[in-house]
Amino acid sequence: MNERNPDGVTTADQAQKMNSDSRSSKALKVKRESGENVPVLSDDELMSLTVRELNHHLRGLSKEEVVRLKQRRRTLKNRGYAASCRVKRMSQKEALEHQKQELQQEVRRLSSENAGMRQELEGLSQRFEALQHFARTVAHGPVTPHKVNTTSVITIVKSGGQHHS
Amino acid sequence: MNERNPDGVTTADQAQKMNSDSRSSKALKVKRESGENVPVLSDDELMSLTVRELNHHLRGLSKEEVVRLKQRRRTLKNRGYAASCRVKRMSQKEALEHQKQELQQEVRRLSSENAGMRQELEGLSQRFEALQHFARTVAHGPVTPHKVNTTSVITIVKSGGQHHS
DNA sequence: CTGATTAGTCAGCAT
DNA sequence: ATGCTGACTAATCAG
Repeated sequence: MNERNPDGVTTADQAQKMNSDSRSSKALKVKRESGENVPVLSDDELMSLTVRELNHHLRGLSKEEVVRLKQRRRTLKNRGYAASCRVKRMSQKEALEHQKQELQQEVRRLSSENAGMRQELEGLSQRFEALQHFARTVAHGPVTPHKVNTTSVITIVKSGGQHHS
Repeated sequence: MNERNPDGVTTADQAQKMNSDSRSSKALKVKRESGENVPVLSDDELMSLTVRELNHHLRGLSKEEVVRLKQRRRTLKNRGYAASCRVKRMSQKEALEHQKQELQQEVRRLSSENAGMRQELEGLSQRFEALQHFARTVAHGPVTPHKVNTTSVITIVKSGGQHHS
C-alpha cells in the first residue's frame, strides 16, 4: 500500500510533491535582479542556465534552498528529456511506417515491371518459334510447297530489324 | 498535465507517490483470514476483485476508507494499463520491423527474378534478330550467296521447337 | 553531472 | 466504471 506517511514528524521538506507554479512561462520576466531574497527563477530560466550562471544565482541562499533549487532544475530537465524521448519514439515509428510504404510501392513497381516482361517474353517466344519453324522449313527443302503458316511468319520477317538496344 | 494541486489545503495525505511496503508481492500471503479489522487486501487481490466482491469487502468501512480503497484500486489498475500500453507499443513496433524485413526480402526476390527475365529477354531477342535476318535473307533471294552469319542461325534453327509452356 | 530510458502516477478522453 | 494514452516524476543506467 502506498499511502500514509505515518509520522507527522517529517522533516517538513520532503513534502514537495510538485508545486512549480509559473508553468509555460512565456514572457515571464520575474528575474528581479536586485534580488535580495527572491528565490524565484522561472522554470525556463532555471532549466537553461549554465552551471556557472546557476551558481551565481545561488549565492546567499541557504543550503536547503540550494538543494531544492537544484532538484527543481533536475526535474525540469528530466521533463525535457522525457519529452525528447517521446518525440524520438514517434519519429522512429513514423520513419518505419514511411519505409514500409516505400517498400510496398517498390514491390508494386517491380511486380508490374515483372508482369510486363513476362508478357514480352511470352510474345517474343511465340514469334521466335513461328519464325524458327518457318526457317526450318525453308532450310530443309526450299522447294517444299508445305502447309506452313506463312502469314504470321511473313509479318514477323517483314517487321524490321531493330529490337533491342 | 497535472495541474499541481495548489495544495496547502489538500486532504493532507493525497501525497502518496509511492512508498509501498508491499511492492512486488510475489508470494505475499498477507491475507490474514482471521482478519477482524484488518483493512488490508493485497494489491493483487484488490486489483482483481469484481465490483460486487469489492463491495463485500467494503462493508463497515468509513466513507473515507472506502474512497481511499477505491482510489488505490484505480491506481493499481492504472499501473496495469500503463504496462499494457507499453507492451502494445513494443509489439506494434516489432510488427512494423518484421513487415519491413518481409518487404525487403520480397523486393530482393522480385529484383532477382526481374534480372533473370531481363537476361532471358536479352538472349532471346538476340537470337530472334539473328534468325530474322537469316529468314529475310533466304526469303528475298533464295539464291543469294550473301555474307550471312550462318553458323549461329543454323544453331538456332536446329535447336528444336519447344521453347515455352 | 548530463542525457536517455523505464515504470509508476495522474489527467482526460472514450466506451 | 473501465481501459487507454500523453505527460510528468523519480529512479536508474550509460557516458
